[in-house]
Amino acid sequence: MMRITMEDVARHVGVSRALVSLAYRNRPGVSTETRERILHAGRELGYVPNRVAARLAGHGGNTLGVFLQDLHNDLFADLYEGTRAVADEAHKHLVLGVGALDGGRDAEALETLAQSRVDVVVAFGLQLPDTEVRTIAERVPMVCVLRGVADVDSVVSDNRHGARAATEHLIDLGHRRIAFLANPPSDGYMDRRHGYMETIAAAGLRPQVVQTTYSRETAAKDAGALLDGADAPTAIFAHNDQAAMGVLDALALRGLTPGRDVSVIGYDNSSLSKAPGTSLTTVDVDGVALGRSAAELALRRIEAPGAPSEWRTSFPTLVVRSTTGAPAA
Amino acid sequence: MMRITMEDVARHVGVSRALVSLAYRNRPGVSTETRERILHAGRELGYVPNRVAARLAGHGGNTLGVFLQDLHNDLFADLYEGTRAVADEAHKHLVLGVGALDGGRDAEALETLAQSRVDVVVAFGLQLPDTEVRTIAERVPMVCVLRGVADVDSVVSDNRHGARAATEHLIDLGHRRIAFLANPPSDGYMDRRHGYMETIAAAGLRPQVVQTTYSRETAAKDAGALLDGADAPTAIFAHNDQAAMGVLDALALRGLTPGRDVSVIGYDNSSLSKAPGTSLTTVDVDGVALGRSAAELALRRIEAPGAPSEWRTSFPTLVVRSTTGAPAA
DNA sequence: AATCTAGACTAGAGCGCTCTAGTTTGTACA
DNA sequence: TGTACAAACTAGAGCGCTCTAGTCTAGATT
Repeated sequence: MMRITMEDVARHVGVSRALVSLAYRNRPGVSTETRERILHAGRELGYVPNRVAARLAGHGGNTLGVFLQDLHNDLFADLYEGTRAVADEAHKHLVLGVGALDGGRDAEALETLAQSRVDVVVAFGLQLPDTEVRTIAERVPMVCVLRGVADVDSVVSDNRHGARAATEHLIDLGHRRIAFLANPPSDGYMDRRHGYMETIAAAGLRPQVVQTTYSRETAAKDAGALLDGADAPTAIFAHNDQAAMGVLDALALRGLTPGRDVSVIGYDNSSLSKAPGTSLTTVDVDGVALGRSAAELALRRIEAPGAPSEWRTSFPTLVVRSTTGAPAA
Repeated sequence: MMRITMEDVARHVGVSRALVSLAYRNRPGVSTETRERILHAGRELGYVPNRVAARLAGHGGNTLGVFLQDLHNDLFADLYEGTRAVADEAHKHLVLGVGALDGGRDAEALETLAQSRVDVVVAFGLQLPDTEVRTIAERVPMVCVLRGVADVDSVVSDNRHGARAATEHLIDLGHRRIAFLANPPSDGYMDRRHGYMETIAAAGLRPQVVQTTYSRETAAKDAGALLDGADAPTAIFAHNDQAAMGVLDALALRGLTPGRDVSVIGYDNSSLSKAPGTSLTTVDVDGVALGRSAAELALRRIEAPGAPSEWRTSFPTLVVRSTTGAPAA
């Protein structure tokens, strides 16, 4: 079956191919009447514009590539939502690429986006090393989100700020022994730890940092050791919600009530934290806003390809739920 | 800055454009030595193949479109994972389109995929009316997942089977008064209800169906009414996990313990059901397997465009966690 | 009446590839 | 020595569109 092309429509109406193109793209230079006739004929013939051909023939400037690190993570859905809203307003098309949890597909997905000739790539949560990111950014303009990369447009959330807000909240409630359940330092993300450390120091308190992993089980074990130890903390700030869940598990195991016996704060405001019977106090990163911001940078980059790179920082907010309260008397 | 094209690489090496094409696609007909020289020159010149041009020039047959109804729903991530695994093995490219929770973008996203000239569209969780789906399926081959459409390749999960398994589990535990918290009938999904009804009838029990919505709050209210009423059920089977959460809320409000005082089962095995302090017994749909199955149908459709449509049904399994147990004495 | 101009429309040159239908080359066989 | 044949390679015709640089009307301006 022969595909209907623009040529067919043009011939059918008795105009040139170029005019059909203008009509379909709603561009000026076509009389209203002719436009009607063209669109009508198109519908009649069952014409479907070929976007691939359009992309090849056009001069670009209207396609954003979007890289999503992990489809399982709700935060990326929010990020995407924000980016899409802005892209829609600007009438840009989106082309998606998806990574894998372990980061093993990042390079491949990015390569595909580059080969797809998108004008700029918005990358949510890349796990690639900085040097590799920079190499790719030389070929196709990039906006890195969550993970900032020097000399590359970036939109990040101020983790230090979030950690400070969480720690201050606990101090304000009257806690004096506040522990931080930290992420592995190998991942390079130290900001949450720093935020905790400086706030504790500023309050003249003693820091208590225990290193854990991303797994809920490990976090439960590490939190348990803390709780059973001498001088047990009255509040625990976990590096993310997953770890905070582990802390809650540890509390439950000991018959302790979160928010009353021990206060717990997580980080991310993931769907976990909103589950029933949990209602975790946490730090919210506002993915939609980050996504919007990233898209704006991307559009700017299309306008001005040579402009110096820009970093944007957004400030997360504390979401107080029921796992924090004044320390037990 | 001029883009480097295949032509440039060819000229640089002193061969024809066609040979460069073959070399880059790892096709036979190029001597090992020449291939090396071509790839080396390409690297040196900074050549990046243009996928858009390739798609236009090629005869197709290697691109799957994937439509994801909702990025926020974990199930779709699983479905995608399954499809991607199969597509990778078959060396097919994926082009993504994303809908919106309310279904308002389904048509648009599908249209984009059609215009992108994918060979077949794998649609996860379409909300479009059957007639519209069929119209689109005439233009581009489709595989519908979760939602089956007559005369269109479909992969569905047997909701009736799942509901039967859930209900039987409760009966086996000794429950006699088992209520079903049903979804609104307006959405057309009646299979879970049917599964419940027929199992209850087969056991000679009296069905008790209460209609609720998708919201957790409504479900809590409706479950509460059930629990407070005369002849309150000892077990409640909710049409999905979200609603089951509402049931748990209602129990908590009344000081009842799920699994001991009242048994609760959800449906979907969503991340909600695995949250701490919840551990909901539920029905697991195995999204990865569905995704694989859908991709296989898609590949088959590319091979044999004219073949009669095929429906595949997968059977969900019951995941017993801690919200179900023998009825209180 | 001659000139200008804006709007409507067209011709045709690409965009960067893949594919078909060759041509050339080296080697094996009779 | 001539014929056969596979492997290596090439020429050039598209794929379906967008864009540039026009042409051709009418009506407005002098």
